[in-house]
Amino acid sequence: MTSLAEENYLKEIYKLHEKSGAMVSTSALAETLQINAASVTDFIKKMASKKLISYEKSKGVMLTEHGRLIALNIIRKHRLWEVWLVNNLGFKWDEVHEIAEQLEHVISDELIAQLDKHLGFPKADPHGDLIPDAKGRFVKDSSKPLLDCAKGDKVKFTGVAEHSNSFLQYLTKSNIKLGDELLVEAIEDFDKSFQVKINRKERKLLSKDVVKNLLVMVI
Amino acid sequence: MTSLAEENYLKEIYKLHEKSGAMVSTSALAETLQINAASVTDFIKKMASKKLISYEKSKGVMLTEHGRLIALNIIRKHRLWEVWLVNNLGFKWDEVHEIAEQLEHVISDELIAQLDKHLGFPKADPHGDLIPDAKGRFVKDSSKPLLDCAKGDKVKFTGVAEHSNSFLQYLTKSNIKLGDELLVEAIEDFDKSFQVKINRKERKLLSKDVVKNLLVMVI
DNA sequence: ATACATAATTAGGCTCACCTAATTACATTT
DNA sequence: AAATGTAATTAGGTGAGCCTAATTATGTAT
Repeated sequence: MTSLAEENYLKEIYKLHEKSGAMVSTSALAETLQINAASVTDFIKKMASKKLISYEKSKGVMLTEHGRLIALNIIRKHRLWEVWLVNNLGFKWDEVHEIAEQLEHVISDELIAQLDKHLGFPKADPHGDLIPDAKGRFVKDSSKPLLDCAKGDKVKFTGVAEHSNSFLQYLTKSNIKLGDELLVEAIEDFDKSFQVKINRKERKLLSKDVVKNLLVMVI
Repeated sequence: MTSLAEENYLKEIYKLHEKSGAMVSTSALAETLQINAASVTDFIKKMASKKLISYEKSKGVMLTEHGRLIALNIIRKHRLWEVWLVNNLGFKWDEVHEIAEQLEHVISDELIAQLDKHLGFPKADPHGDLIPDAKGRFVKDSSKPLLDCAKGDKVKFTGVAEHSNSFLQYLTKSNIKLGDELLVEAIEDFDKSFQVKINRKERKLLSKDVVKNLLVMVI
């Protein structure tokens, strides 16, 4: 039904819309998909005629409800596979993305149902990203960037807003893991760097670039 | 490097060659791949120019050593995934083929190495087909069709020569499983049907069509 | 309001992996 | 050796998903 290319377009449109909250531009899509903008224009016209997206010429695209459900299903599969790769096969959280990008396109509802069960119906992937259920529903997300916290706040590290390998590897190197407790001991007003205490033991200085990408939940 | 189509051609050429021992004809390939013979002729020419196969016009194709290694790698991946689907996800042996046909094309040597390890380095898939190692080597196969056995032989059921769902389901229904012990109690000369005792308990009559597709090892 | 920069679209073309219809090669039988 | 049936190949064509180059739209600065 839905081609590989269509699945990738839908997924990226979903993600870009999540970030910006607005319509997704041709150039933004072209950039993330690494495809020429002219080709993107071409392709989104075809997707619009299939009612996967709505397209306003020169303004951008949005997912239809139908397209949104397909996108969420791809994202669900991607995240379930990432959980499996990390929890069962021993991969690190910075090693699973490309493999999951391939596995997410395998078609079998039964497979995904069994995988989900096998993994114990996880609610989040190894980066803390929530996993939608088979109908595209998420559990409520009450996390926010650590940057938005105040001195004295005690929080739990639950996800990342930036998925680059360099950021993930920085966190690994710094021994900061999902689930860690963070206590905001001080915030430097000048550069918004945070001094935090991790798991009531180690003290660390985190730059603004770091704290804005750490998602946390108040304990 | 190798496209999805090329991988499928290589795999089927390998399998057809295993069956016949001879060069693989255009029409045989067209039949198993469900692709028009003219398209096959076209494609195998391209594959020959890439040195994946050797092609003699109007005579058929054979794998080069290079093509054979790629084919064996696909088969390796297919069979490892089947083991996982049955042993870890709870699928039946007649439910895994189509899913493994998709999973076999996922590209990541590291993934396959980890999967192999996770599964405990299995030597055979759920149908008893041997799994080549990462270098394309098989362990020695000493199985033969039950049809070639004589009255009084005591053997272990180790594989099937026919992979159709109807045959697999027949065996399941008849409660004949891989690893079962079979004792040949009688052979009807007229129709080559076998009377066997299964696991020293149940007695069963198996038609020639069945016994020629049951692969066994003498105990 | 005009000029300019940037974004988006149109037009035309390419490759991959398939197709159908027509032709040629091969193996058998007569 | 000729005729016949089947298998294989050639020729020409298609759609999907991409490309470049040229053109048009849009938003911002003057």
